[in-house]
Amino acid sequence: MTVGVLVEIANKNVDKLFDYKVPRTLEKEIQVGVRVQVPFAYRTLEGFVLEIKEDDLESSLKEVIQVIDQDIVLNQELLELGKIMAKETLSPLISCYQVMLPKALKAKEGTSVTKKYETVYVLHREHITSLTKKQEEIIALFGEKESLSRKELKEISLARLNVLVEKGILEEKKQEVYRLQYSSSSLVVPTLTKDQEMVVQHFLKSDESTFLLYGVTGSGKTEVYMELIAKTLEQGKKSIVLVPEISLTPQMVKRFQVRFGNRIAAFHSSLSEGEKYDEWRRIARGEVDIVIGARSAVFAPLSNLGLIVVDEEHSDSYKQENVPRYDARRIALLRAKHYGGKVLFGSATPTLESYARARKGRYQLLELPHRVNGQALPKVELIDMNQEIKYAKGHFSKPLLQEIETCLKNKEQMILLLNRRGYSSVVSCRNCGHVEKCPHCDITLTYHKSNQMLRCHYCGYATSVPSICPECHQESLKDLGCGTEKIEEELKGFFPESRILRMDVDTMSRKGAHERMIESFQKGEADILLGTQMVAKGLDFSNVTLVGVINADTSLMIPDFRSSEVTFDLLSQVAGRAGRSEKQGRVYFQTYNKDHYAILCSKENNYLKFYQEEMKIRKMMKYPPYYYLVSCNLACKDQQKALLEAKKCEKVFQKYLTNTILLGPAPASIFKKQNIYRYQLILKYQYQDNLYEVLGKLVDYYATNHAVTLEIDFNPLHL
DNA sequence: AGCACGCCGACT
DNA sequence: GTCGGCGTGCTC
Repeated sequence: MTVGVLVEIANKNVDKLFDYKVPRTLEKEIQVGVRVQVPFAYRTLEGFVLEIKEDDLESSLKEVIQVIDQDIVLNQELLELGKIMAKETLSPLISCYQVMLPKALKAKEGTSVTKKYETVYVLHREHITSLTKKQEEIIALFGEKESLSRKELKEISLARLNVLVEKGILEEKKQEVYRLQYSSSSLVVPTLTKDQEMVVQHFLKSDESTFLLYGVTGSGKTEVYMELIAKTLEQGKKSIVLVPEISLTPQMVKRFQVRFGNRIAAFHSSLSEGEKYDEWRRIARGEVDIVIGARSAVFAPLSNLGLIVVDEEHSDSYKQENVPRYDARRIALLRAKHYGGKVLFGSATPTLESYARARKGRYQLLELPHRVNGQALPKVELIDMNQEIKYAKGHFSKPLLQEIETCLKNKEQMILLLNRRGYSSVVSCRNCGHVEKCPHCDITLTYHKSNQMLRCHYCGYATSVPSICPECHQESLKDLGCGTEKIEEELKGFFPESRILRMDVDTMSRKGAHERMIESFQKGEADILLGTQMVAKGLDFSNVTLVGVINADTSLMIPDFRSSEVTFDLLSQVAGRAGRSEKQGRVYFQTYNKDHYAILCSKENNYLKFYQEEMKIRKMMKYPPYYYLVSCNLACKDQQKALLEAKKCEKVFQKYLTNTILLGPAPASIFKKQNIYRYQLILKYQYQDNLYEVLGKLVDYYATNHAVTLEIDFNPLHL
């Protein structure tokens, strides 16, 4: 027997099958989709068996050392899916398989995540002869049961149990257990509103396979998801629910547990590797009908998939930023197609790509235009900071301060958003304007007040704040900072008695910090929730009546073609946090661009108008969804070489991609990171049939070049 | 990826 | 004359 093995090294040079002989003794353990250990050059590696050939090829082949798994790790569907992914993203096949699996099952030497075992005692009644009183008591504990775990017998000393084991009355066994226990709670089925019911009926009657649910914030999309999943279950089919990274998972999981009990599995970042492994096995064994999780949960080993829900489908987090640069939304479509299942994308601010497809009829559009509580969407006021800045205190305009005061007086809660996308705490020289940058990454260093340090957000480089300007040698370095810390300080000055919860990357560093903070705010332990992006998304607090955005427009300034969309999404989402129960919500955006359509449309909550305005620009500028984008980065330690290679690629593109618009080469937006320079070429095209062929050849070419790397990103999030 | 092999410069 | 630089190639 001979096997074709894909080894663990994620490099294009070894992105192919290597043949190994299987010793007779291992033949019965070999299956397509198990991991094996094999000799490779001068070392041993792990890899996946992808091919079995019954005939013995040349006997000069090396032999498989051992078979790692008893059960297959990747089934046929996932193996095929990986091949499609590898083709579509031009990534090494092994990287596609690795990303599908929890650490415990990745083919990678030195991963030691193991199953958890528990000691159980099996009772053999037939061996009972004479017993002491104490022994009878122990046997009585078993009742009708055949076995009890050590835990259940923890009152009994080990010595007593051992006596019974020796007599053959009890048998000691190791039994596999799961680390996480789900209680099967009483299952609550909520009643749907008319709107929700209509959407559900539309979905069920439709023959389409892909749907876009456009529902305003607070319209109850989750109830629709749950109802559709229940219907899918009735058909004997399984579901996956994708949610954006971290923040929303625990909340969502709780709601699903209440409805579906222990037939769900959840993947979130705070699970240990052991717990992830256990969840994965529960799914693979068919003990689970519903999987909830972030991006990689789209690979959950469920078969017979009836429905994949992608909640907040506009979220950045569905696109993986490193190799393999896959898009979970695309994977959802592929997997659903394989099983004849359906995909439901949901959002209050759909991506232009999805909404355009819905309008073209490629996706069926479903709408929830009203909030469940019958409340109007909160009224949004724009505060023109060009005018108000004269009267403002710090970063706060007079009207916003007044609203905060009223809100505090009424004992209601508020969310304040610091839109930090675009800029953050920067230390610059008042005299010459000098700004401290990272020597490795060429980006501005961020000032951290807590330890008085300057820090690089990319590589972590840290340095103290220089007392004199290194450029003009004046003593004039000034904190221009507008981080959450600064805002918190200002707020404390204005409202000393208010209780403020600050939520940003710094306060979120510890696991579970985010969840604890949300819980604390929910309980009313604070009046003000102040934070960056993360306070805008999906949170549902009934006592929040005021939402304030300190600087609505900083995200408009980021040099990216999606900056308007990002701004519109963020503002719409954060406005939706107000007035979620009986009390009417109020929202204030402080802005210097009160006439910008992204700001205006979010104020009016007019998605359609925003869509139309933005589409005009995308069309004019030849951006998605009118054109596809590919970003090609050439990275090298040597700046000259990086540029030279980028120019070589440009030549190739000019020659072969005759239907494609070519931009660059230009220094990438992160020009220097960890001492590596990057030049970027951008491809824009509508139809280019030899694209994969040409790019694939380049990838192969650069695979043999150790000094220069070519990084390709299809449909990149940022340019 | 990680290492051997091999071909050119500057050193005891 | 050698030591070591890193460009090139190979791993069943």
